[in-house]
Amino acid sequence: MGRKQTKSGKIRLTEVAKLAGVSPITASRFFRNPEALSLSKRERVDSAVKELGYVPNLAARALASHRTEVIGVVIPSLTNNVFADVLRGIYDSSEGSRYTIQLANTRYSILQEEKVLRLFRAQKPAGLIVTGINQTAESRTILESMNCPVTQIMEIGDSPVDMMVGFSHYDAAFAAISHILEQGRRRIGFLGARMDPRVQRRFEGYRDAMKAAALFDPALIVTTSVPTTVTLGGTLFADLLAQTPDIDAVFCVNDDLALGVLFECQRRQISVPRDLAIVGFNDLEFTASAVPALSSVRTNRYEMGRHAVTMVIDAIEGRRPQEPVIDLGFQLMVRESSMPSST
Amino acid sequence: MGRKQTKSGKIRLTEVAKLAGVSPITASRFFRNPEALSLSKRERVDSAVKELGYVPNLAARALASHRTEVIGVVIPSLTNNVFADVLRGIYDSSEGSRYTIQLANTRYSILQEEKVLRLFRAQKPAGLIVTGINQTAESRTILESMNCPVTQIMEIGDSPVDMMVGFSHYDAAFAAISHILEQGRRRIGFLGARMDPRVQRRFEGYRDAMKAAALFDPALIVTTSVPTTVTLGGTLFADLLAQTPDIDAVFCVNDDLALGVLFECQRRQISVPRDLAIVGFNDLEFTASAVPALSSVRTNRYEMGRHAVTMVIDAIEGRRPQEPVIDLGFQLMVRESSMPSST
DNA sequence: ACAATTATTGACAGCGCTACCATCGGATTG
DNA sequence: CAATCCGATGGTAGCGCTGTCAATAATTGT
Repeated sequence: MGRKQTKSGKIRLTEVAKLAGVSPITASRFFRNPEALSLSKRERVDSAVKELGYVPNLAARALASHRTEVIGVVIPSLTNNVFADVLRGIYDSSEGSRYTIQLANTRYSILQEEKVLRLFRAQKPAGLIVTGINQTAESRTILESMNCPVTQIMEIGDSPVDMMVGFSHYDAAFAAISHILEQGRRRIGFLGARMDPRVQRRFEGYRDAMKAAALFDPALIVTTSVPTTVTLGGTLFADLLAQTPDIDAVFCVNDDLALGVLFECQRRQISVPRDLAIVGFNDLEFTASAVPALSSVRTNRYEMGRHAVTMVIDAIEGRRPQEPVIDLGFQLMVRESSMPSST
Repeated sequence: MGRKQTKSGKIRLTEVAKLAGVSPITASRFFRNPEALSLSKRERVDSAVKELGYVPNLAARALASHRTEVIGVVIPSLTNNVFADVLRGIYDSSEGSRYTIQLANTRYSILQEEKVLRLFRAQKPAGLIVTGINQTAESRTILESMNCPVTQIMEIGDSPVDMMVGFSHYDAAFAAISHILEQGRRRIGFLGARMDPRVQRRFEGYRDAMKAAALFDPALIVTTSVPTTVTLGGTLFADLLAQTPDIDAVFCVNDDLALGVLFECQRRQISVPRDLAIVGFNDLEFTASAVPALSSVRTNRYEMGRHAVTMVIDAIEGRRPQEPVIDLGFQLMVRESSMPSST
């Protein structure tokens, strides 16, 4: 004999079907494809569901249909503010849809990324959102074999696995440096921490902009693989000053570093922007109220999250986008820290 | 006839069992309770699993066992840095375990909380982690009916649904105010934004500390229900100054507000700490490198996340903790912004 | 009016796993 | 040496749902 009888109180699809006077399969269709039902049956099933308080058993559904309603999201960090905004967009967009978000954190490790992708593959997600375009060959193979829509976020590039939404970190950094150059600054330092692929691209934008102006000088560059903190911004800036005392501007790969630089300037009585211009990246909220307000590059992170989910869901449901790659661009937010000094 | 034959490549538990020369049920036990197998069979199943690259079908497992291996996590915000740290702890601890984290965001709405709890109930999670102790009666009923371990995080209180890990926001704020009073400050302002229950408790700590010193004055208080930003800190501080110009200290319910106050002071040439002491809350990383460094109350958020997961998993697996309520405490981080002025 | 097409509906089997119980051999006991 | 117990293993019958295809009803075209 099998197991204990089903608890009498449990409501299954069969009960709903019975109450509605239809077959179980028709009741099932009510959830998956309501348009296929005649209006009368649809109403009967609907009220039966409500009357019984029926809740579908997702495990049974997944087992029978070989599908899940899970969208996997792979991000490199939970601490980085940047991803908080993206995630907010992702969760906001997924709410109200039938899909559930499953989050995985790689901590900036591509091996960890392979591992979580393998895990996701085993669970047959309905769709996937992954960060960046620098997957290992192995990861790419997994992604391509997944047989579900995939959106790469945060940046854009030439060979999407499937879809992409992001912006060009290279262009953004190039634009930031061009702006600083326009202010007449010539010795523009570069401060970078945790040089992940996107930060690397910002560096390339910096490098090329400086080279184009014939102002590139390795002595202007200080980077580290250590994760970003505000304090680190101060430290790196101190290193830069020791190495190259005649700098007149600093481009920081993110706003936390920029804030650290600002604090270090306050500590050393370096006047910003008179003695030093500062430009950050991401346009976190605090940049606007710092003293002086910090220039930064605004990136549309919340929208990125929203777009990513929308694209994936649309693709799952057969509405493939015309254009698989969306460039959300960036805006240079010029504030006091990189404007002509009023003094 | 039923459906298409199983894809020949698909590896099920049956295949593993066959290769290992055992019954499927024994192979199943290999995963759920390996100690129950004899050493020889255990090894045979183990190598069969590896040889075939078998991956369990979680949906089938959930359907057959009426259990999932999901731990639901309910938090009020994804943007708030505080939760980023907690989440990091949660994800770090869950990694390597068999459990999967399912995140839900309530955006500080108790109705949204009810909704996500109802959703979770339908999925029969193995355990649950929820933020705070101010659930609605309905939410509490759901939690109690869930029949799985529940840990409330972020604060502690008298009547846990099940388990708790957090600290007393009241005590923390009381201690912060006591410290400021010890510095000889008498007119201590209170700045609060998004007055969620925990922030409310911090207010009560402030209020009682001030009353105990016979220094409580409603004119010292400025609060708003708007979400916290650094900019808002400056705005609220401006309001406070307008309302009560003779303040000599400000307690901010979080570090973002405190940073905003600091910037506003820089803007108005108010010397910190000489003219004004500032104390924040949470001890975010930047407080230590601000100029002057900001005093704050350190809370052990990462550990909170780790503990919460550990407690839930232990309880799921029958190892109930002796003490269901863990107080992680707090540390007052006294820095320049609230020390005697050196000037 | 009748065949051909299209919308609705239902029957059946089975997705891959585990709960429940039965079994079986060997160790322990008196 | 029989009675008892225990640990290891297997057989059976589903868990609750949906894919496939067939059957029926409604609609259309000529």
